[in-house]
Amino acid sequence: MITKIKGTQDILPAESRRWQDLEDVIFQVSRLYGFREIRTPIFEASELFHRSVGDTSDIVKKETYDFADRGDRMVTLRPEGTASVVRSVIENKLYAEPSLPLKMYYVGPMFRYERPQKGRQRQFHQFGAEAMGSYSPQVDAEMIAYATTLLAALRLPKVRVKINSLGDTPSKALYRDQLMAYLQPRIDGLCEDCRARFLDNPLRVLDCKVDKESPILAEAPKPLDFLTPEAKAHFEAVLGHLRGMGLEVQIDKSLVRGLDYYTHTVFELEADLPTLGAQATIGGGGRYNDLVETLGGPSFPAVGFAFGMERLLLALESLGEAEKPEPIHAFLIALGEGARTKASELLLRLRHGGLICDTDFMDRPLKGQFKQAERLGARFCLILGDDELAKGVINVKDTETGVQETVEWAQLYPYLVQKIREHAHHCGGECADCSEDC
RNA sequence: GCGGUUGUGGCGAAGUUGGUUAACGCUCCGGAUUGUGGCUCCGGCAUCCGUGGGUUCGAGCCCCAUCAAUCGCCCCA
Repeated sequence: MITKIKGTQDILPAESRRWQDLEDVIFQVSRLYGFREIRTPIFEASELFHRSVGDTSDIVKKETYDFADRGDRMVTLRPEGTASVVRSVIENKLYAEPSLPLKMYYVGPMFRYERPQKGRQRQFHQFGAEAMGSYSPQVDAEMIAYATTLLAALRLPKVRVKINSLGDTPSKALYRDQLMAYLQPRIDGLCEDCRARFLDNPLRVLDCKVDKESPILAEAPKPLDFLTPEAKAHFEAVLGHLRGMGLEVQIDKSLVRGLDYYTHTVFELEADLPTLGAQATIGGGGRYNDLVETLGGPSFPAVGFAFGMERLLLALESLGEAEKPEPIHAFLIALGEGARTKASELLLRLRHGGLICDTDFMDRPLKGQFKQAERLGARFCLILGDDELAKGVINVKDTETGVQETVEWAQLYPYLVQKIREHAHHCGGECADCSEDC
């Protein structure tokens, strides 16, 4: 048996509806905020990710899927979405568009070579958004609002927003020096990983989980303390806008995040829900004012975020919402070859009229066909046998009332529509299939 | 990259100190009811216990290896 690659997942028909519902919410909320979709390739020149995400980040150091294609070009399956979007903006000169800021979102698969576990796959899916072209702190706040609106639309409770500022480039450089000076004499007190991190990316020492409780880290200087006046003003303005919108956020002075390109605002969204396993982080983002330039574009500031869709779905499971069945309108039970031929014709007409219907293709006996109709949640069973065929009629059984009536072929469609309308009216818009029928 | 757990029919799950016909439940299929479902009853569905090797007169049960799944660490979505 050929099996799927480790860390990949089949999204079977039984669960694809949940994905579609999630995508629908994403599309709706994105429209509210004025974001339009961008679709970029799922693989890019390896260099793109090395230069954007950063060579010292774990993502590039040990998690990318890269390989040489037949022309010996090094390509990489995208581990995140921002780099591709930035590349596309530069390549297509979108930074010169008249209507700035550019507001774009994307949905699609990402790839990271890691050991799979709950809420973490090698091929996983992200929904992300980028607002590019504005330095305004209002945009930072708006992105957080966008993210929280999405979670609210999904009815996801208990979400925490953590926020911090790394400052602009001068702030980051100053802080980095101060932090290294502080850590240098104390480095032996930290864990093995931190000692390695100290050398190639000292900022990451800050959010080490192992040394979380260590006084060395607790007392270490924090990025916030080294912000330039401009950076500090920016951060304060972001917080001001958030307060203005009534959004609650927690300032986390140790929040650093894994990608090298962040400047100023960084944030993370967490949900403590049992179905999430060890992955409390469902999304995160921040401002990256220098990335476009780093990748060869003009000076073009931006803010973005990304959510893990598997994690959103996992979080939603904690809500325990019952799976909504997807009933069909009619199931046609045909007995005999002649009836089957006629059935195809009738079904075609019903479907063209907008009714969802199906029939048996497994040569089941009558009883088996009724069972199949029940499995599919058919509202009506249409029985067509030799007798009906001869008379030009069909028996229509209402599966809810058990009442059966004989209807002429020509009247079948109007008859069913009439019945379905009555039902919809009767329930007053409360029942599950009403929304589709009304 | 490191650590824990698990691996028996489509699914869930028994399987005693190794003893020879691998429980049971669900689903599915057929029949009772040759044209009317959901209940009931009857019957059917594992050349075989992830794979390879070993111990033994004999292994699903013991040993080794290997693969896979799963959870966690690191890190992240």
